[in-house]
Amino acid sequence: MSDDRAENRYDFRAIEQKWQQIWAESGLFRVPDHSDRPKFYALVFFPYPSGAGISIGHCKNYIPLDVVARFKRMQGYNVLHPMGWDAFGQPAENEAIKQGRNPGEMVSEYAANYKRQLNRVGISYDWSREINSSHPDYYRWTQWFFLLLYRRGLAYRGTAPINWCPQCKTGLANEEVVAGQCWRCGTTVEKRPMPQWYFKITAYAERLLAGLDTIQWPEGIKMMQREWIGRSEGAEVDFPVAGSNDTIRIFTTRPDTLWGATFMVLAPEHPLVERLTTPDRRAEVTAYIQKAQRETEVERQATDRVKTGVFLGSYAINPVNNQKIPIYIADYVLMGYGTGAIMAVPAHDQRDFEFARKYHIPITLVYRTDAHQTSETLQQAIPDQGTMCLGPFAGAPNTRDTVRRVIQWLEEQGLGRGVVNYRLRDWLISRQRYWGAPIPMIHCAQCGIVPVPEDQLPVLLPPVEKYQPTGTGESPLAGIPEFVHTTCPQCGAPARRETDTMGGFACSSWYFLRFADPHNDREPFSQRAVDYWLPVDLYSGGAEHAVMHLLYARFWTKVLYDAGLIRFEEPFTRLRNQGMLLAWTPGRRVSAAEAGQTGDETDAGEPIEDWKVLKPEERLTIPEDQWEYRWVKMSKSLRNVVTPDEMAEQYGADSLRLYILFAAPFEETVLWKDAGGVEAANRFLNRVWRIWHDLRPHYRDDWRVHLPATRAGLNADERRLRRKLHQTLRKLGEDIENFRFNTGVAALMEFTNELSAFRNALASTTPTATQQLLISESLETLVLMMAPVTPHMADELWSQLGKPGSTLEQMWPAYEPEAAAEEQITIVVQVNGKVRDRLQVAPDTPQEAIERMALDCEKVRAELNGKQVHRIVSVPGKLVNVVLRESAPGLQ
RNA sequence: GCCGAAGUGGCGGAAUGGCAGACGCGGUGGUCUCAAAAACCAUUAGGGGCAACCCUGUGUGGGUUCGACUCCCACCUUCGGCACCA
Repeated sequence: MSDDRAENRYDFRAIEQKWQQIWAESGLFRVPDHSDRPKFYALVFFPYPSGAGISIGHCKNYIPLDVVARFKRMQGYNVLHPMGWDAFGQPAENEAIKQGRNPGEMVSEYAANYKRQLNRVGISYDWSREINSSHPDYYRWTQWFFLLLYRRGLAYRGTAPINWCPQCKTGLANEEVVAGQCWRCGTTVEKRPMPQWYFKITAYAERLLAGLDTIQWPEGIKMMQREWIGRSEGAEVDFPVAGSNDTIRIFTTRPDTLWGATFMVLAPEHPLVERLTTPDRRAEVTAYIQKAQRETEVERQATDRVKTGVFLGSYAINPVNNQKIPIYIADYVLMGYGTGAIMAVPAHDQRDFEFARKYHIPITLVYRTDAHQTSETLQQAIPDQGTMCLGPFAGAPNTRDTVRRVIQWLEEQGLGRGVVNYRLRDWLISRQRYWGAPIPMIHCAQCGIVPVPEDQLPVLLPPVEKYQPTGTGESPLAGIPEFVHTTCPQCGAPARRETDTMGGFACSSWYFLRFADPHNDREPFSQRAVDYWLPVDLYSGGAEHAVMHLLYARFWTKVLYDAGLIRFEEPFTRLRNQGMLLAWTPGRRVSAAEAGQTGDETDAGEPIEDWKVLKPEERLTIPEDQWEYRWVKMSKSLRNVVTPDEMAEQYGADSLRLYILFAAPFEETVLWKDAGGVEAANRFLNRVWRIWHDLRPHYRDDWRVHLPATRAGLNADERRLRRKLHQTLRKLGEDIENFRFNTGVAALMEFTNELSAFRNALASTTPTATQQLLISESLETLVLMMAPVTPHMADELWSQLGKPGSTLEQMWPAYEPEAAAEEQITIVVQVNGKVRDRLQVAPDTPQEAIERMALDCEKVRAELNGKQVHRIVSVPGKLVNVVLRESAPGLQ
């Protein structure tokens, strides 16, 4: 039936180019600020635009969200689907330094390339709302928010020792230290004291925890945030130091074991260490502190190493029994958690137990699991069993309730108080870097720290020749006199500007608000715009941002809520994480020694354990049978990137979109070996194209008027086609809604198969009037169903039906439940749980009739022989299970 | 070590207590063609049988149930996250 006329060829290149141009020229994706339609805000994590451009890995997130955005728009929502650039930060700066270029210029160029690529796959972003976090008209407001936090007492300067990366020559947040190493460059992190700006996120710990119960996020992400916040209930108790006025405050989750505290341990960095060290112990203590400082985080955090520590020479008094107990320092106690000091209860804490055994410190049992148990026979600590055997609570069980009673008792006695402690630490916002938003603060000799007045914002990043880190730990901005020298806004005296810039997470903590009102130059956003668009209804990105970005953004949102700027407390109502895309990558085994070397920076990829990606020259010199392939993430440095451009060129953007959706569930990791899947998608689209054009001559524009009258007269095949059509319409809609794109696409394929069979059955006969109406309904509905998924082809076919405009402006068709209903259902007949037969019945067949038919069918009768029916289990609409039992002996 | 997710044909995957393998890839056979490609049709978990059919089968071993890929217990493997948190 097909012919070779030009219009019958699926020329995806011409079609995609044509429609992308029409969409751009007509402003199809521009979203009105206000509308009578309900709003829907669909957002993807805004990317840092790198020179490598986007790979099909990025598409794994952007394409599905575009499908949802388009679908929602067809459902009648006013959809905000924006995109922008997370342009500040160390990667951009490092790249700029390497290339000797201006980072701003570079980022703009890279962003333009991203934009081109995203347009090439037909993503429906409203580019009129594009934002760039490194533009002054954006970071002006980032600075404005800094001042807001400062005014509310949530930005402060701290001087605690910070993580120092000697490679990046910059401080790192605790969150940015991965396994003791810089998360960017992998260099081992050192400690160095430096005055820093912090945001007091810990003040919001409880609300950040509580808010998690109100949002639709993956449970795994919520759990990670809960763990990160790390709430634990316990008590603070003061231990007086023997023969001194000093007291040591400790935090414990187990105040009920106070009676078993036989020593104390301070972190080596604890401020009291100096004073509590007796002269005879000083040499050893100093040596230990130095050793602990030299140790990397990695070494200190190894859980399985032998506990070490040093006695300070001083004693503390256990407040519950006035026992004199020795004070130690040990590196397993961390200054950053609790109070940096612990009471040690060897009988009930395994770490304390190991320490006590090693240094021959007495062990006192507070709980006993049997009456004869002694501390001498103890093999390991008893954390959560037994009955208390001393003190005023003797006889109490080892439970949370006992802990609570003891806390109450401590408060009554004035010995301690119940407290809630969090693992969460304040957010280090300072960066000693050039490429970030300058912190809008001024240091005045007279007035101290003074905020830059709002009307003087933005504090502009000065153009600069050299933005290499100074190496002294100060920002490159410190080397620019024109920037540093200013006058105090309060007293007018000469003053110095703060030279630290803000870390990138500041920019990304509010960008979702700016999209609502991106060009506002009087305020960060208008109340009206944010009230209409926010919160984000659907947010999607990689799970690697599970904690940091998503926690910081939630924190800012709560602060803005408290400041009365917005009316919601959680920024992202629904969150989804897309799976990774891994590429099958050739490499070679390397020796442990070679893998351990850092190597030169231009090396093809970081070593992954004992394996390295092949460099281009190695691909020529090493024979292929010695290549060892592995699945690794697509990245430019690994030389395994496949770009959407090349896929679009070869198979079409619609084919790529279809493939990404169909390959695997959204959350799953996809393994990329070759373009076979995209090719298959292209084949499917060709098939649709062909079938559709074969039937196109029978299309009647007036089918909606005439179809209802013919419904009663349809034959079985005709009803079958309609049924499949409306079932597909239903399933595809549900699947897009629930992020089950792969089965949604499968449904489209099933319908296509059905339509193909219908076409084949027509053979060369002319369809009846009724059949023409059915064909018309199918052709038009199919185009609309494909619109969110393969928008270029859908718009082309739409125009070939003689209709104006874009499918995006059409309503998503409602399915007819009666048409989608099954006429016959299959009832499975089981005997003892094994399938023996199937019955075709009308859906409304009474249950008794079905059971009678089941018992009556030949297969069941054959099994019945010599047995009796014990029971019949019926599941309406699904199955009948006949449970047989051997006849009782003697009856046979 | 702890927490989480997952394990199904040759491959990607479908089915969340009720027909295991939808849909697609790959394979096989056929139609069309001088031939090939494309397309179309049929077939495709494994084993047995001429056949109708029968048996086995969702990482391994147990359990619950009329019935288990699905729920429970133990273990194995893979991936992700966290790691002395007092």
